[in-house]
Amino acid sequence: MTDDILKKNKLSVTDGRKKILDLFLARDGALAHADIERYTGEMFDRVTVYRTLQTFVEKGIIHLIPTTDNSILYALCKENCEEGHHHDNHVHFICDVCNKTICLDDVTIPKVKLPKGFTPNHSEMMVSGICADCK
Amino acid sequence: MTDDILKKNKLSVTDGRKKILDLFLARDGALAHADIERYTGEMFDRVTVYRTLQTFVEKGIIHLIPTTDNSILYALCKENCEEGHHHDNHVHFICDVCNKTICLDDVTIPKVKLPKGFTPNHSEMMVSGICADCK
DNA sequence: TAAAACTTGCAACATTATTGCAAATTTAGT
DNA sequence: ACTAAATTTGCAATAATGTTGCAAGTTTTA
Ligand SMILES: [Mn+2]
Ligand SMILES: [Mn+2]
Ligand SMILES: [Zn+2]
Ligand SMILES: [Zn+2]
Repeated sequence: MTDDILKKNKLSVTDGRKKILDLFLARDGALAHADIERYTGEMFDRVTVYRTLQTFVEKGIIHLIPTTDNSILYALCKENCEEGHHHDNHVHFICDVCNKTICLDDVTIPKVKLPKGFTPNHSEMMVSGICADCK
Repeated sequence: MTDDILKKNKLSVTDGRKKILDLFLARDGALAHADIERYTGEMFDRVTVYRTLQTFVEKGIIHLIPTTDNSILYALCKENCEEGHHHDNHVHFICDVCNKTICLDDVTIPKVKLPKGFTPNHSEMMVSGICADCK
């Protein structure tokens, strides 16, 4: 499974990449760099984790999720993102109770009417509140 | 002007707070911590800038703007935000050309229909593209 | 199987942010 | 205006987070 994804993206199949990709496949929510370090323990160097995440983002395997608290989160791309070009335009939900961040893949970010002169290119939207598990 | 704002918020009127508040009043766009350090030069300690920004956010004088690149931006609250409770629910625009971030105070963040079980509390929305000045 | 290509870990460094505490400043009370 | 109390500031130390070059190790290609 993980091997296929890596091969499909023309990446060498290494222990680090397999393990980190596994983590994403096993989770429904998003992961922070710190989460990955926690789960992989002493298995890999910090730098390897940084570089692996960066590679995955570039390849369109995972996408970045902006947060209100200046931390970076990553989640699997379920849409067909490609090298250097992401298509994720769904809303992200942050639960105030369990603190999980979830991709709402079926909730598309609505278009807004901008003031005269502004041309939109890309949008991000985050909604916080109480998730289905915590309600 | 700045003195009034500070007094209204029950804050001591100090050089640092006046200077930093001035910066925000003179700008239409948002400011990063680094911008403030640049403009104030050697005038104040880094720590003072951090604490001042934090205080302003708590008092509802400025609000945080989330970004896609893991940097923190701040902008003046134009709506009537209060201590510990912000009301800013406008869209933020990031220009891909001049790199300025602007509060679109008149563009309200639209409501989205969430999946069953999700209760919304707060929303954030960022749109990037080309701003009116750069078009 | 060997060479080429790529990935990893290490060490060093850079940047950004937080905390405790004493000195300085501002505010409040007389 | 003067003083005491309250608040804010700067400094130093520490922590957290992220980046880079390079040699050694691993994976891929042929
Ligand atoms: Mn997502
Ligand atoms: Mn704003
Ligand atoms: Zn939850
Ligand atoms: Zn612009």
